[in-house]
Amino acid sequence: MVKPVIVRNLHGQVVQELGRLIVGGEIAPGENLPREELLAEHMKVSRTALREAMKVLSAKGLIESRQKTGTRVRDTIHWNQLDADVLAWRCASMPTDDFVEKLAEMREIIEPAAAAAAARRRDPEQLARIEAAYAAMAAANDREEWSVADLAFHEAVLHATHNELMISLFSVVETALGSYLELSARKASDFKYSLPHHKKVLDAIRRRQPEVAREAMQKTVADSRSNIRRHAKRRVAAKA
Amino acid sequence: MVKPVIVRNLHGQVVQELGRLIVGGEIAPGENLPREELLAEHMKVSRTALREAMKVLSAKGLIESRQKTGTRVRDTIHWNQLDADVLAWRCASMPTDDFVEKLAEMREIIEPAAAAAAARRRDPEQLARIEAAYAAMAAANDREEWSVADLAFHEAVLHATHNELMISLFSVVETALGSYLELSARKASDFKYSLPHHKKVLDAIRRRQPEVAREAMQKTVADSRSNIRRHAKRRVAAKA
DNA sequence: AACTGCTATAAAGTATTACAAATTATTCCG
DNA sequence: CGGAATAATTTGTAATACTTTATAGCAGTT
Repeated sequence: MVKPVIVRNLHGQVVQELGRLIVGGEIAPGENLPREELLAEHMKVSRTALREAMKVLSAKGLIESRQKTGTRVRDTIHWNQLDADVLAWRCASMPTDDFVEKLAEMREIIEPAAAAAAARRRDPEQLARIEAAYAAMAAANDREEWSVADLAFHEAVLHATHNELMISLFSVVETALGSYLELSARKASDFKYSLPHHKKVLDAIRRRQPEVAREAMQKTVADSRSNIRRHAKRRVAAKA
Repeated sequence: MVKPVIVRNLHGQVVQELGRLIVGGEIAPGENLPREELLAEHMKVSRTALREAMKVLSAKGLIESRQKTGTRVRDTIHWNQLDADVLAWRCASMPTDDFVEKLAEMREIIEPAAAAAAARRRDPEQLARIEAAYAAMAAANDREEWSVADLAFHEAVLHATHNELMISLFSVVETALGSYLELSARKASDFKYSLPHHKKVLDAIRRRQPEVAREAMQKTVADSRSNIRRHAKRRVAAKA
């Protein structure tokens, strides 16, 4: 349920497999991968398929191949941390709350700023989309419906910024947070508790009040974050 | 001088070439690339090298290959806008001030937040690094030296956040802004004019005052941005 | 006559194999 | 200690067979 990463290509499967291994830390930075030939044989694919996969991983900054030296895992500072795949692999392998905190921090930085920008630059069409999402939230009958509408709301706000870099960043972070966000509603009974927060954001954007929008959104995500954190703690407690 | 993207691999060159074409808009989204065979022949490389390149572009979300249909350029919403290469290609092909504004906006969002986080979480080592960078700024003798130290300062602040996602985002945005930032110093004579701003940031981080650090950094980047904007205007005027 | 659904075909990407070339760490010799 | 030979490993090319699937054509039904 985290990510139905369906890849039909052979090389795509290899990318996933190796990516997970590397990001998961099973092959540490600085360490060398086996020779192309051996690795290909070991993974039951042709060398070509393996090489195509390695080119992709290398584009993501995970590995570096040099002749004679072999292919080695690069240090984490070179990784494309904002790549959707890399993030997904981290989520899959590193369920440490530490990482979730970092994601949540990013969200808490982006979203208020985005709300402010949206209030400044929204056009009628974007506003309509935000309003529609809000209406859907208000009309939601269960947590599932609410989650979908909630995501649509935040997405619509981001789109209203007209800054595709921000949109891209949001979508990456939001996807990675994915499953955790679903849990940010407290209980099944009062999943709509944050509706008033969203209303304030909507109103501020409608009235073109950047600072008000920023603050309202700030409250909204901070609240959501504390829920995530609480949930994470509970999860850790349950694990122990 | 924007980016000395030196690629020794053949497929890397193909990636650059095709990437530039696509991001530059010469091959529009929805449009199909020529068949692998023809394209390979046209670019004077083997089909294998071309395919390796296409896998990379496909990982960046630029293209999508399906059997029988061929390879087509995907819609821009699917592009990995935060990929360093994609950003570089946009910078190379789209010197519109519009895009620079978007980058600057991102910077203005990240850096103050980063300064606040740094004030909260810095450890002695990080602080020392920031102080060293500040010292280098103060000691700079010309614009070149100052630019290097300036970048090091901001980098050090980002590292003090201990959030690699933020670091990654910063480095991507900063690299893309690259040449524009160099110009953010007003004239050769008073390139140090923003030193006091930086001092305030440093002090706030040293004293662990997140809000003070945020505000100081906010002023710093806003100032830098207005210089960039002024510069951009002049450039446009010169072009006309 | 027009629409629906199956089937055959061929076009395009996918995958494997084999081999030649380039690069460079290491070794060995002067 | 330095430079040249060597050997290991990735890079690049090419030829070939496989797989998927869009499309056209045919048949059958309404």
